[in-house]
Amino acid sequence: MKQSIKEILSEKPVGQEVVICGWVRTFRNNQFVAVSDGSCIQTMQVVVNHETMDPALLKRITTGAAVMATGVLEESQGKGQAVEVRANTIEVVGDADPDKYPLQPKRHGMEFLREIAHLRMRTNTFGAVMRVRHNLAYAIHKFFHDRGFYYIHSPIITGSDAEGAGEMFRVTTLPLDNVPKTPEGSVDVKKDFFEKMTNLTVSGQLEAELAALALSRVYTFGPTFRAENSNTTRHLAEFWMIEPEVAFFDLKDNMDLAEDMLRYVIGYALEHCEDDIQFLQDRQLQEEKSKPMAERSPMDLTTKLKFVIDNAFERLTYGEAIEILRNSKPNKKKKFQYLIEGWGADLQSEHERYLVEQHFQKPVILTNYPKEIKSFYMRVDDGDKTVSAMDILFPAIGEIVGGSQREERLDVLTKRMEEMHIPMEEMQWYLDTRKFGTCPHAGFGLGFERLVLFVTGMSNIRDVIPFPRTPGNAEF
RNA sequence: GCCUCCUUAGCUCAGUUGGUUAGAGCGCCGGACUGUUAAUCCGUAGGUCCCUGGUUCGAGCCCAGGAGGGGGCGCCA
Repeated sequence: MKQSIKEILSEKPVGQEVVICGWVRTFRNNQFVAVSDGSCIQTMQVVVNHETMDPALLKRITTGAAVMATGVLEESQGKGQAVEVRANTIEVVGDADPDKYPLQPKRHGMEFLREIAHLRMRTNTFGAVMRVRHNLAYAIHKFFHDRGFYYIHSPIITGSDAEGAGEMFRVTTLPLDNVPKTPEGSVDVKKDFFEKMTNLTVSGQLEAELAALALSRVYTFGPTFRAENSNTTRHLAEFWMIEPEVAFFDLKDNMDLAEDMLRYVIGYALEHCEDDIQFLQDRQLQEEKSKPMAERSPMDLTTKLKFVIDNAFERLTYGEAIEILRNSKPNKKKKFQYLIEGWGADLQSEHERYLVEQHFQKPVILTNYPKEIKSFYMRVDDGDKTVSAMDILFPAIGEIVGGSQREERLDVLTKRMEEMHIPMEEMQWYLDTRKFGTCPHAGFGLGFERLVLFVTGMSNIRDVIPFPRTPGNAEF
């Protein structure tokens, strides 16, 4: 296998011939070709002899062109790099017309790059984001694998429309211009591919619960789809979610697991993506120069990530949070758009941000929410007012994890489903787990892109996934 | 779904109270230089001022509608 630039830079086989394959970033002084192959943030400087090389060939070495260069690795005479390749041969494998190639050796706006998402991974920023994203995904698998969890592949197409997590995308092969109807006039789903109504999954949780009640410790990690018309920097219509589910876990076990996992994967990224994170930190600093002081990040990226690893998350109940908010300055001075009057109020982003960014200044885990504002599958606490739910709130991002201990008691669960109008006939398979060998269990969902957003310091979730899907946009 | 802001050269952005031929930096192209680091220096080219309509002697600028994009809120991960 040919060596990547990352491999060559780590081994530094000075004096040996190497082959560099990649794309031209800059061509300076008719001598120095900075080549990137995306294996790392660094480029390899390929030095060509402009006096002996064919001028027509040199003309074709332009930003974006694919090149293959062979030559001896030498210690660099210049200051910007330790080693460089003195080219014996350089071949332009694929030209990039400089008049038309949209990426220039200069700073571009994120909005512009989003329009050319098919090329934006060739930039330093998106290369770094993609490498960090990969390392976070790998760290998540490693974290669970090392702790005896099994990776469950929950279905993407689901026959259930009661996952309870939001609007769903319909999956059908029926002709839209001539939909078969029943005698009553509704869509005849019996004629559809699966002979029933199907959707893209909004969550693998229910299937993960089935698996947990067989394999004890499981997790899913796959794409999920929400047809919500959400227009924010934190929402995607297609995103990846990690959903661990563990038998015989209670709420505290669940919180411990989530906190350990977040610490582990952030630590993994810090250890394995040092250069990329450093680059992203500088990028963020640059970006924030144009913002007023109050809107800038209080810590630089590395400091922020280390802070999360070194400090325990603040854990408190919903009721305690309400008390803090009720007595807070913005509440008393009526600065909140939604004032907190007392128990039962749904927390808005402004309240979550106050708790995380002002009051505690660290990640916060909120637990035991009123059952009225939470899902049917969450375990009802003693007193019948709250459920064993937990949300982990991160600065700037808000809710990064949502989880709960699940309701394992059949009678309580069916009562809740009735109250919340969940169609029970379709959910018999789910209720079977409560009929046969039910046990306490718990789990949570982690929005992968929100994690990547946090670790990379990017400001829009559309810039941490290669090809974002949002309302009105499914390009590429 | 609601609120708000933006759209001027390939990119990033100026553009005065509505007034002559619409500007800058970078990029591109041409040249010089040849151990550069987003190289530097000199020069050239490059515009449907998002679209449609209106007001006006006159619109990049004002008004209305539309399109595309950003941000905030809601929903949530």
